[in-house]
Amino acid sequence: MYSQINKNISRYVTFDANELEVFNSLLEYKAVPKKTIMLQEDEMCSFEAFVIKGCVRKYYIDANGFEVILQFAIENAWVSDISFSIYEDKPSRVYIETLEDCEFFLFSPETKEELFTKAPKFERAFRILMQRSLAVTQDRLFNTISKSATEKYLEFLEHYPTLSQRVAQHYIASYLGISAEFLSKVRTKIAKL
Amino acid sequence: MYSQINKNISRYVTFDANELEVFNSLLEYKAVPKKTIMLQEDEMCSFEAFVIKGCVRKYYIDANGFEVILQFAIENAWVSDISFSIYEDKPSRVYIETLEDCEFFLFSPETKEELFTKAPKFERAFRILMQRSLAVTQDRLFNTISKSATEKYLEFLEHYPTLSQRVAQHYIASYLGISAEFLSKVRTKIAKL
DNA sequence: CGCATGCATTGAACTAGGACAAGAAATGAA
DNA sequence: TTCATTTCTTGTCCTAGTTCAATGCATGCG
Repeated sequence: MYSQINKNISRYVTFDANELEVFNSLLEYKAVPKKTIMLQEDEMCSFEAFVIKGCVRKYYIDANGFEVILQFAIENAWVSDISFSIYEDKPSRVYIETLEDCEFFLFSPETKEELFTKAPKFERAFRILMQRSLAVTQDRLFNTISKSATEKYLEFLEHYPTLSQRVAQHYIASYLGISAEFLSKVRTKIAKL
Repeated sequence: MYSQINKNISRYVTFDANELEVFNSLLEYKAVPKKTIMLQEDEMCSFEAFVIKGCVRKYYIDANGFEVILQFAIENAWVSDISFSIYEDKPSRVYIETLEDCEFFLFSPETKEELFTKAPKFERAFRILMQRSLAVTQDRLFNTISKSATEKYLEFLEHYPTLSQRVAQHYIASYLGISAEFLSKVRTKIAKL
């Protein structure tokens, strides 16, 4: 049950059995059916979620009512609205929705603090996870600015080979920052090669 | 001399005099003249820099040789290539260049580790800084995808009021993900209102 | 089973922004 | 001060991607 998340958290920092036990004891398990909105704009994001199974999307809604998908999180990924923090008391701008039936391990801000108090080395592990997310997001920003729709789509397929089978195409379009219609045209053009 | 950086690092975590002294003793001061490239593609990024004074840009170069500016860092901001880490041995894809005469405090990976060993609470401060950067980058990604050139430029002016005076316009264009010529047209259109 | 809703495709008309080129203005070095 | 280099502006033409239908396809639900 805990091996997945323990492997994930131990990727850059080594923990002993005792530390992992503390870690596991603070996790809250939760199953959530597909198409459930776990976080809405203006709510406080009260969790940090590790995906054991399933797929979720995290998105903003822009001034014209359009959704922009910031992240797909599948097995072994973390999701939450990090712009929320207990340090700044701002409500969230993001939505988090399950796209499939999901299972999670959840941290609340409180249990996370408890973890850091009981086993400070986790501070380090989460710092490095944060750093990895930042690197990924910066790469994505670079791609969004500098690449054509076709290039972005091909790179998406390479990077997330299973995801194009699992989620609707208009979600992928929204993630790539192009219209659903144009993605369809890109795909037929690619298929003809 | 140290008050700026001490204020910055204490923003979300409180340190005692002793901890700050350890922190300060590990900082390396460095002045760098304008137009100096501090980091190039394929080099290892061996520093994390706090800007005491001046302005730098951090950018990628895309497949067609175009620069894409990821970040302007001015007084009290941090710059480095975080995709580099001592945990993954990958060379950098980014360039960091001073746009003005600059003064920095630098950490090398080694002194940063030394800091964490001597005063583990800094692990927390850097985790939160990382979290803030991620939130900013995600917002920027959202803007890049969902807003028009005009909207992005106006928001830039609001967000970085001094920067438009300090850096060349084609750099701002590159940051916004639009061509320098089009930014010029946007500006004349705005001026006519 | 049939129906309704959501999803993907295709086409036609449109537009935001890009590429290129040429000139004006500003900056800076000798 | 002059010349050179870089930066900014403006115009013309061009294209990648959008918007708005319309149509066919799935898929889930009573």
